[in-house]
Amino acid sequence: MRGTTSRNKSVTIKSIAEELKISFSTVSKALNHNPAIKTETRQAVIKKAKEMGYTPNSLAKGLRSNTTETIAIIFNDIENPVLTYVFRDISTKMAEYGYTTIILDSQFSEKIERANILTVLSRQPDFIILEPASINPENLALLSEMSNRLILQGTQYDALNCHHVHVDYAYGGYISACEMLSKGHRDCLVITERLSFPTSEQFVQGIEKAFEEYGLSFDRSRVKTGHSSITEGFTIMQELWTPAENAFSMPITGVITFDDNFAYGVYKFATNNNLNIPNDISVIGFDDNPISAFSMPALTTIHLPKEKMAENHMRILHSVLLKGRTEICVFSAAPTLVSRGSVKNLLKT
Amino acid sequence: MRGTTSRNKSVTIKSIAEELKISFSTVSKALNHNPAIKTETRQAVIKKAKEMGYTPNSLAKGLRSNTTETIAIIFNDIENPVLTYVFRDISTKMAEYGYTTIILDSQFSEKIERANILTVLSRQPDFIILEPASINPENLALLSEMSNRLILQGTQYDALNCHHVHVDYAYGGYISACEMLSKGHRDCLVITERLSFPTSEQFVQGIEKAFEEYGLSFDRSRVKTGHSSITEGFTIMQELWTPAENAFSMPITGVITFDDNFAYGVYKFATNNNLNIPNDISVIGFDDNPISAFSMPALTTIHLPKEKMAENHMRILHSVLLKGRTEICVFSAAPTLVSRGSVKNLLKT
DNA sequence: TTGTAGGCGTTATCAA
DNA sequence: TTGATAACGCCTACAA
Repeated sequence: MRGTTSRNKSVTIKSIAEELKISFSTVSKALNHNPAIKTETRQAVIKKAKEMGYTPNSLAKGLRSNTTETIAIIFNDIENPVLTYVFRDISTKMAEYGYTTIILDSQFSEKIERANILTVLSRQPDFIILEPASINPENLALLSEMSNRLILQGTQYDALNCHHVHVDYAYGGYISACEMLSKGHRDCLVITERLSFPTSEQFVQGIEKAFEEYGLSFDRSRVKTGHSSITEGFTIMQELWTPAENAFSMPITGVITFDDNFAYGVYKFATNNNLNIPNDISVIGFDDNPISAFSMPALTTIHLPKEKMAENHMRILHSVLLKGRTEICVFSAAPTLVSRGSVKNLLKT
Repeated sequence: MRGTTSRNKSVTIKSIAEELKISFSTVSKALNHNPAIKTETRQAVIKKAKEMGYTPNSLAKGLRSNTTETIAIIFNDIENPVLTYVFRDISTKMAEYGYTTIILDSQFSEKIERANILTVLSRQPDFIILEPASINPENLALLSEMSNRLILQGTQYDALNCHHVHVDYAYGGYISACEMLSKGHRDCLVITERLSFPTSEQFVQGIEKAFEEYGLSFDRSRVKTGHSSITEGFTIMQELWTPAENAFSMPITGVITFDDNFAYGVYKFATNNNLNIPNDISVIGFDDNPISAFSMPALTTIHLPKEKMAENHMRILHSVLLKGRTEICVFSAAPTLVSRGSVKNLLKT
């Protein structure tokens, strides 16, 4: 029962040809600016096409010419402002070259990711950008034929000889933890995405490295996971809190989060329990939402190089799609610390 | 020189048929669960298809069957978190029914909008959701054939007998201005999107109505326009400010904005000039970014009913695409005031 | 300079 | 139960 109502009683090159009493292949050539066509005819065709409201059928074109001018992007959590930025940048820039961008959200699920890869593939895109929900060889193998037209974002995966736009999440975790450690925080909680998400795991490894450098060992049971949102950040904190005793079930002076939303979950928790940030508890975010500069206190966070990420994607797309180059590119960009007011220096007196 | 490298050396129903030494039409039927096919054959086909890594070509399918299971969305500024939410909600929900969503950004430009409508149309979508960049009859006329498969968001346009998902921006402007007026603000500045953007114009009209009800007339020269961003909000304020005199070039006690980003531009301006919000200047936002609850001071803003908007879209999509219904629906939802701490009550002593 | 014919991968109709 | 065949709208040799 799907799709019963009809679409455009379509104007095709055939119907234009009929009107003009010429052959439809002439129309096709005229419309494609084939120089073999007399200027006069071309103009007549173009005029008639406009008159009749002709829209080329890109399905037919794609089927025939094996190029759809489509870029497919598969991200996790497209509500994340960094990803939205990257997507918008790519799609508006590539639109100028006639490319259309489709974007799907895997929501950190391997199953949804698989479905997304399959739908994307069935649409014969010229290029795919994938932020893997996990290192799932089966899912990634589906893309093996595309490897010169595939960017993996945020994850290294050597079994596929494809482009990579890497962001050093391990380094992000590292500088995030260093900010806490250098200010005397030892009892840190980590709130992050589920660890099957590669960049989340990298993030935690970066944190571990920082602890090691401080001669400390980091206890993995202090890593709590959930999906990015204020609510989940709040809930995670709340579950660790014993209101009767006005204390955490484990010592916590600082919370390292994978996402500004999680950090605001901590803010909400603090507000609800009359705790002060940073005096009672310190927090550090990740992503650097532009608004985070205005929060109370201003959120110390890790700035993701979103402009650089978008630029790196664009360099590859440009080189492959517009220049027809074939080299495989690997680009990387590092996040930076934005130190504001949500981490207290415990060492000062 | 575009698209020189090749894609999948594609597995098609034809190649499966060859392997199995049966006709390709049998393969097609088997894959589509046509009951005329013997279970045995069907299973063999499915097995072989999986083995060979078959991906159906949706271009061919769409060309043949005149239904692409594609929903096209054209928004302005898809970085706006409300729109991102709506888009994500629609796309993930419709993905469960096999639909793919493509989204384009018109960036408030009629020209880009036109290009977007044309690309979208060429892809033969089953449904289009459009937030018009302006009331441009020429652009909208392009969609006349789609009217039963078209939602206009945020704008009423009666020349097209299509679905509408309306948000009462005029009411939003009205309650926004009322919040200012009821707290004694008379000298208000308005920062909004360019007025050719229909919802921005509605917003301003709502503000005017509120002023009228207070027996005041609203001076349109107090409306400043730009594109939503912290930077533009900041710049607009800065241009009105004379640092030497430490004063505005016109009396301003409150700023009414069309977008939380603009409001944070005002925050930034205040910070830069040692002004205090709300004591020196009041601000009210629009959209209600979830993080706005944590800003300093917490931002008073207008909450857009994003869940309701998404739901209204879904009701229509569900009814038309999945149930094959033909009635035209018009849904509306109203924004609400979220009173927090960025508007000072001038009437209290 | 224009027209004819074949095919891209499907689905759908009819015959076998 | 299966197979041949004709579209869908477009592009592109090749022929005229």
